[in-house]
Amino acid sequence: MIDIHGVAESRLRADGQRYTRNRRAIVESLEQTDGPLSLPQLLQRHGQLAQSSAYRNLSILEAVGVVHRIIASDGFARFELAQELTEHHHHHRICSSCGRVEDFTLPAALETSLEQALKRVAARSSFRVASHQLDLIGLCPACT
Amino acid sequence: MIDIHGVAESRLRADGQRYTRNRRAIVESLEQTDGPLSLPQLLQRHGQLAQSSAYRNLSILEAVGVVHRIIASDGFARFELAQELTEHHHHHRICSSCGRVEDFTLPAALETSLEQALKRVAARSSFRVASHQLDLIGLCPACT
DNA sequence: ATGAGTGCAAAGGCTTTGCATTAGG
DNA sequence: CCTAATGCAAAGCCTTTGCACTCAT
Repeated sequence: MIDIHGVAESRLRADGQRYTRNRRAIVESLEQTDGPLSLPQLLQRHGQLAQSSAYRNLSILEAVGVVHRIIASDGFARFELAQELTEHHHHHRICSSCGRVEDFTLPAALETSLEQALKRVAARSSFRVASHQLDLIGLCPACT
Repeated sequence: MIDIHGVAESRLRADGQRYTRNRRAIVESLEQTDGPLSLPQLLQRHGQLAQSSAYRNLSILEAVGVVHRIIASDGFARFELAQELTEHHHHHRICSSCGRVEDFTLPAALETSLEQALKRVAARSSFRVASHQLDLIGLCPACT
């Protein structure tokens, strides 16, 4: 188990920044949810947090590699902890009706062969791969 | 080979709409490019086409299943022909620096096992899958 | 005291919408 | 003719930025 708050704090420090109450609260929210959060969802969990502070802190946390931002198919951003911190590589199931995003994982064997194939595809085109992203688009149980 | 324009026209007709010069021009541009186009890129190819008309036509073409809209990691929309019309299932390689998006395909065997695995994942969670989407994020040769 | 962090409000930038005009059938 | 389509301009909406105030060190 990784000490997420410890990592967050040291990475911010290394960048001349502080691990404030707001930032800790954001990280805690992301830590406690099993899928990425939209900004409204995040604000709901912290009535006193200003929208601009949330965006700003999320950008900073993203810059130091603690938070990962994804753009869902509805065009809005969702935020989650960097997978490197959660030690949990996963993908997203996106509801095209309500926009809800949840995590899921692939069987390890398939994930591995997928990664190898992607590496080959990238090499063939001299594209420098940083990461991959797999989304399932469809209807969640509630919207069916 | 599918008669893309024929399909586009009949689908629009079925919806009480016309296959106008603008719409045909948009479809032709998407047909002639090997990756999805952003709106500016599309307008560049049609100096006389109004931005609002482009968006409106793309939305309509999307609604009748001729065009597919993707939101890249830069948050901006890209448009491509529906894969059902091109008979060419593919994925996207996205440059995180310049935003360029290109197509690539997976080895058929891997694509198949991926699809089956996704079907299983979906079934387990009673999520109704419509499609999947796999992106490679990284740096294109020009931005390296 | 000094610079980072915060919150409010305003600005940005892509996308959508209102409305009068044009054109396809 | 009649309705869809077009283009211009204005509005929307998420996100970013400016600025003064607050807080931690």
